[in-house]
Amino acid sequence: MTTNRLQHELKKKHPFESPEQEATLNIIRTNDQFQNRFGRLFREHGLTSSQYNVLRILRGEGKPMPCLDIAERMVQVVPAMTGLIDRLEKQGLVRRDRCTEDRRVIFIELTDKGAGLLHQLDEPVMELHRNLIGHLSQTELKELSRLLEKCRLSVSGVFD
Amino acid sequence: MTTNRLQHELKKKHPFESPEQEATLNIIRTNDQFQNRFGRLFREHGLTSSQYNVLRILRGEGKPMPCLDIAERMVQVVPAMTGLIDRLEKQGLVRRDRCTEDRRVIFIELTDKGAGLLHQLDEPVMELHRNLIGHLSQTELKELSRLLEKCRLSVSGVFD
DNA sequence: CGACGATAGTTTACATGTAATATATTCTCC
DNA sequence: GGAGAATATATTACATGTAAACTATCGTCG
Repeated sequence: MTTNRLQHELKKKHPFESPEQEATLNIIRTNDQFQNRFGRLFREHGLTSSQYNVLRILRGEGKPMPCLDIAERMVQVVPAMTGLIDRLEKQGLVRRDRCTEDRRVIFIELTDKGAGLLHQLDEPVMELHRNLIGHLSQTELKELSRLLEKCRLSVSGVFD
Repeated sequence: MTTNRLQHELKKKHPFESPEQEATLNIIRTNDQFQNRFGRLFREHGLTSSQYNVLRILRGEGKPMPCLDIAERMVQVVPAMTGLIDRLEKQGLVRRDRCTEDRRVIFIELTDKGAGLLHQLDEPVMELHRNLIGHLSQTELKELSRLLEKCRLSVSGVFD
């Protein structure tokens, strides 16, 4: 009855020790494969997944944002932002603006070029989403989201 | 009715464009948070997630394995293996053995020290699994695994 | 037997994630 | 008003993932 698909993919000789372990590995492996696919798409346009993520966040906000606010919406730790913004700025996709009131704060602003690149990616990204999980029914997608959100309850509970 | 938990976590102003996008982002975010937790545990023992993964694969196989066979069971691309093995070897957790028949092949072997470290991690790892998703019922865990495996059907179909 | 293609690993260059530390500013409180 | 805590970024060191190019072997086929 059990598919054992993951076990087969990993060429594991022994079955999983627990459904918990199996589910965790399924999350990790699915994520890796999806990230690979999206990474490939973004790379064709000179971006990495993280860089695309920053641009998306800036567009969603609709106005310049401080570094920390951007970092907060990504899972990442703060220090990585500096280099990330550096490279985006070098490509002319964002601009740094030091805030005049609080000189510690640096606002990151999406440039026209950045917005244009984002727009250019909208359709391919949506299509990839459809290609990757379009074969799941709406009910399954909702159930999947529900279960994953339930998974994360433990994380926020223990730490944050 | 919809929880909107992810939307809230990401401080998104706009709702998701599609259930597909929402599910994909849920996968990515859950994975990131879980990886963070496991990464922290492994780091306490001087390992990274990838390094632990290599050791687990070697133990599961029960005998020395060529580099490529190990890489195949991870999602990673080949070149990363070299440095990974380098660092594990430097820590004395694995050993390199050049095959005498086919001198291109290099067997990676788990050392006693590596096996000991793995054994030491078994209980903490299982406990973390329980902490992270132990609050899901057995039915939910199975359904989650089923849905994630169904997600991956598209990937293997199009590419591999 | 000798060139050629395939295979196993390595090297290099670059973007990233993590931790620890440093720097510039601002805030707070006596 | 100034010392010290808190905040926003940056810097550095290291492990990793990706792509592309390189090396060493092996196999095969003429």
